[in-house]
Amino acid sequence: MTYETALAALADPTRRKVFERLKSGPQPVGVIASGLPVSRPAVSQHLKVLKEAGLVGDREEGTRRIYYIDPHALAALRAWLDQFWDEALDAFRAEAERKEEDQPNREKP
Amino acid sequence: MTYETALAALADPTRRKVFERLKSGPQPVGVIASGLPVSRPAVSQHLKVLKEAGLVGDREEGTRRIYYIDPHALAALRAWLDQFWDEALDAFRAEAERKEEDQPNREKP
DNA sequence: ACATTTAGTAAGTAGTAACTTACTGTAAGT
DNA sequence: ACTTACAGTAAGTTACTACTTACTAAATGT
Repeated sequence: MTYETALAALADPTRRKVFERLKSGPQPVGVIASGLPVSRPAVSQHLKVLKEAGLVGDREEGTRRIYYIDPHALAALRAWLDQFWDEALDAFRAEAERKEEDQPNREKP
Repeated sequence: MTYETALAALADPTRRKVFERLKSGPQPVGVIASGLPVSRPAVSQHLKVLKEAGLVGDREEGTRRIYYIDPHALAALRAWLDQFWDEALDAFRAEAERKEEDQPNREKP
């Protein structure tokens, strides 16, 4: 049930930028915010959403708060997508066969 | 560049339901709408978004319009996620090694 | 020809969400 | 003790988006 919130969290462009910044490793909020075109509180709010979605984790380090990518929700999202992919391909194959049965030789009737 | 719009399209719950209904095979708009708690025009609007995102395709069949899943955007989304996954895991490993260097024996100093 | 079915479009509304500034809190430095 | 640095929270605003009903268009059936 976690892939839904993960999808919603990653849908926003600037929140996705926040998330992608953590690919290079754990970072404090201020560093993440610098370089982004939004204010630091906005980044804090985005990080809160990402954390609730299970996409990031955080640890305190003095007055700083270090955020890092949490693979948990990312794995759930991948699992959902892979399953979807497989089922969709099955539907394609079934549909192709059905059409073949309906019109075996559609070029020269 | 297509995974962004795909993400945004799949973020909405009812739009995701519309999309998931097509897993069982191509369907006309009316059939998709029946069983969903929203009006048929709403489903049409969702299908428009899904189509612009490259997630579905459609063909005319008399007065009906048949929609089906288009694997194009789905593949792009999977590729992005997989790449992200790999890079994130690399970051985890690098971080784990860094911490090991900083504090080799943190239990018994 | 006309009615019916099917579906996209238009217009308007309500709820949400992303952002801002102002503030509060807490740990570290002097 | 006091200031400074860092970050989360509160409150308010704006913009967007998902939805509705009403209309339009086109293909099929009688």
